[in-house]
Parts: sequence; C-alpha cells; structure tokens
Amino acid sequence: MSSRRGVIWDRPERAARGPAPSLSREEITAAAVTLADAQGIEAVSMRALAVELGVGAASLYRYVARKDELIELMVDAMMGNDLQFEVRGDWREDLCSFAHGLRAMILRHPWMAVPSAGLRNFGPNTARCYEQVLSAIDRLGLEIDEMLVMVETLDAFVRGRAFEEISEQEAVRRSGLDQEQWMQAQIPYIESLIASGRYPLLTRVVFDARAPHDPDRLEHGFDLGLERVLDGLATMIPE
Amino acid sequence: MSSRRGVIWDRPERAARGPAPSLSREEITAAAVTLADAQGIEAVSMRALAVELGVGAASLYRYVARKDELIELMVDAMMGNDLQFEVRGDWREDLCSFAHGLRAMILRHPWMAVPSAGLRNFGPNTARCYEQVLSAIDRLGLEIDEMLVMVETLDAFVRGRAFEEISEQEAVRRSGLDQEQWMQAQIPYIESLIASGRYPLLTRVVFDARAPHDPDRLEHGFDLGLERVLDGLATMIPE
DNA sequence: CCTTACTGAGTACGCCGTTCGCAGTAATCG
DNA sequence: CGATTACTGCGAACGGCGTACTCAGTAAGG
Repeated sequence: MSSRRGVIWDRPERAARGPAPSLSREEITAAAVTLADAQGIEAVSMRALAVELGVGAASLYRYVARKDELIELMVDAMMGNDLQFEVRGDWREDLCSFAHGLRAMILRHPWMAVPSAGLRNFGPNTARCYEQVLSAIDRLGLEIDEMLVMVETLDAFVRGRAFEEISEQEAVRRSGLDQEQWMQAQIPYIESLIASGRYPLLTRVVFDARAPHDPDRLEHGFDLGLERVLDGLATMIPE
Repeated sequence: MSSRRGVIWDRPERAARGPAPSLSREEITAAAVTLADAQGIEAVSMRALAVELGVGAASLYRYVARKDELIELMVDAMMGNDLQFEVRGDWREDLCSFAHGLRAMILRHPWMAVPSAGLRNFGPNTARCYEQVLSAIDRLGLEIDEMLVMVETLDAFVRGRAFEEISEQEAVRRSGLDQEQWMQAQIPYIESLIASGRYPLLTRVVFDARAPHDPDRLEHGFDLGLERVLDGLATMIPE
C-alpha cells in the first residue's frame, strides 16, 4: 500500500492508474483548517471532516496515511498561505518582520501553537520560510551553525510566547464557559494564594500590573521581549 | 457534586463525611507521571491508570473532575518535585539556573513540553517557582511589568527551545520505528529538497553543520541562545 | 479488451473520556 | 444509640474516536 511508506511530501498525490480522486489534498487541508479555526483542533476528527467534505470517513485514508499527516499538511499549508513576512536586507528588521508574522499566524490559528505532530519533519513551505529567514542573516560573516542558533533562538522565543499568549484563551474555550464566568471561577483560588502571604511578588503582579483586560498588554510584552532578544542576537554578529 | 465546581486547588482532598478514600491525589499523580515518562502521555488513559493503581476506572473521578485536571496535577507536581534551580543573589546566574533547570525538567518529562491543559491556571508549586524567579530580579529597580516581561521572555525562550529539542525524538517515538529506521525514512525527502536547488542555505545546514548525532549539539545551541537572551534582558536593567 | 491498480465507503474493532446508578460505609445529629 | 447523611468504589453503558478490512466499481496500460 503506497500510502503507508515514506513521507507524505514524497508521495505522488495522484496515482498512475485508476479513477481520478474526487478530492485533493488541498481541499481536505483547507476544510480541516476551517474546522480547526472555527471549533478548535479537537473538533477535527476524521468523521467530522468527512461529513464536511461530503464523503465517507474511510475515504480520507486514500489521501492521508494517518491523522498526523493531515496535521502536517495543515501546518505546512499555513506556513505557505498565512505566514507573511518580508526580507528586505536589514537583518534586524527582517527578523522582526518574521517574528511578528509568525506570532500573528499562530494567533490566527491557535491550534498551531501545539501541533500534535512534530515540527522537525517539515514540509516544503516550512522549508521555504526558514530558507528565507536564513537568507536574511546570510552575508553577515556568521558560520552556518551560528546562523542556526540565531534562527532557532528567535523561533523558540516567538513560539514560546505565542503559546503563553494563547494558553489562557484556549483554557477558557475548552471549559465551555464565557470569559467572564471563567475568570469568576478563578478568583477564589487567586485570592487564597494572595491571602496565604507566601507570594508577595505575584500579589504585586495581580494588583499593580497593567489591567489584564488591556488588549494590547500581550502585544506590548511580545514587542518588548522581542527587542531584547534581537539585542542579544546582535552581539553574535562580528565587527 | 463538589468535584465539578471551581479549581482543583481549592477543593479539599478529603471529604468531611463518608469513608476514607483509598487513594490520594499524590499517589494518582505519581502513577500517572511514571506512566507518562515510560510510555508517553498518550498512554495515560484513565483506564490504564486505574489498572496501574488497582482500582476501577470510574473511581478516579472521585479524585479528579476531568482528565485535564489530572494533567494539571502532574505538571504542578513536576514544578514542585523535579524543577531544580537556585536563587543566590546574582540575577543573571539565577535566571541562568532557572533556565537550565526548566529545560532539564522538560527533557526528563517530554510530555511537559505540550501540556494539553493551559499553563495559565497554575498550581501552588508553579506559583512558588515563579515567585522565586521574580524574587531573583526584585530590587533591580524594575517596575513589576518589566519584571514580568523579563520572566515571560525567558520562559518563552526556554519552553520554545525545549519543545524544538523534543519534537524530533517525540516524532521518532510516536512512529514506533527506531531512530535509525526513522532517519532512513526521512532521507529521500531531504535529498529531494536538496536536489531541487531551491534551498541552498538549508543544504548548507545539512552538509556543513555539526553532526546531528553530536549529543551536545542541542545543549550547545541552548546555552548559546540563552546567553544571547540574557544579554538582551540585561539591557532592561537601569543604571 | 482484458488485466491491473487504483477509487469510495460500509462495517467493524478496540480504544477513549465520562456519566449513571447502586451498594456499602463512616461521620454527624437527634 | 439508631437514623440520617454524604460520602466511597465501581460495573455497566453511551457516544465518539482513529483506523483496518473488504469489496464493488472504474480507468488506464498492455
């Protein structure tokens, strides 16, 4: 069975013989992304997706060997369609653009923050993105290993940050409550932490930090952190 | 039903009336962690865990309202038992210690890299850890918001990095193949990427970067990135 | 034109998280 | 000291999941 061996990116989409498939990987991927965006990644089941596409559930396995592969397709599709950034020649501006683009993409598609499949086995769009990012820091006199450290460090920061930013809203969504009810449910615990007196600094965070309702708070924190990370990466550049 | 409302940390472990529970949260959590470490987080099902504990599956719901809560317990238990770092008074050394401790903990328990439950609703051990980290940068003349940015930035880097480091080995584990077979399966695709000529820098990564088999490669990358991030954070400190 | 290799998909298997109801037990109250 | 109350463990069941098997139908290659 051809759909069992090897990586999906190597497998031809259309077989040499037999009737034409009634769907394409692209259609399936797009439907899955729509579903995940609207109802969360846990709503993307092979059955639900099949219903959405008007086919039988088992039919999807003609296009994809396992559900993991579907998610790989989804992730790589977003890296191709949805991730926007520019490489203009100034390494710092370019990395900044990449970081903002990556964060924005993940916030648009929160399911990307926690891909069940690994990222390591990346598809062609993912490869193209990192190729571009590497090109933004090429010709700075860095070894390839150092370039890799720069990109991996920045990538780690952005994905870690995006994950932090999303995790609360995901917790709310999964609870089924609305934002208000969810916060009300947390209050007694937070108060008990504060009342214990063992967390003076966290108490300051609760009382003195900018209102958690400020919609720009997370973005500000991201921007500030990003500038610090870029400051640090700048020290790697010779001369 | 008392186990349905509110946060688990607020709920008393033992009821006022009725027979004594035959298990404790701690026992359940420890068994779940053992299972997750040995066979991966996906092996931690309520049934399997119940078998391990010698009880019926439904009994676990006397201790935990939903599986998510179990995972919250697991994460917080690790933050208490397994995360080691020191706060001695030099902010940079202390943050460095925290970063290394956090990374080491996640590498010991790869399932922590992707907690299905959010991190935001953190338990007492988690709170204590971040309280300590904040204390390491207290008295540096920073606003509480700035301190938060520092900690969140560092945390994002470490977790993002740890996730990157783990994702390949997790992909291998989930595939059921051994490392060698898995790499063999990737080779044709990697070669096709290289042969396309569209990824010259990634090609340099494949050919020129330090051997992927070098066990210290990931740790080196982490250390280098961490120093850069700390360099960046240092610029936030006044005077 | 027959062989070959594919296609869609109904059905089924063995998991999963979670709920319900019930019998048994310990603390509390009158 | 019963009676009451509120818990305990848990067998059974529900609905949903990923996926394998099987088989009839179809299009291209020889």
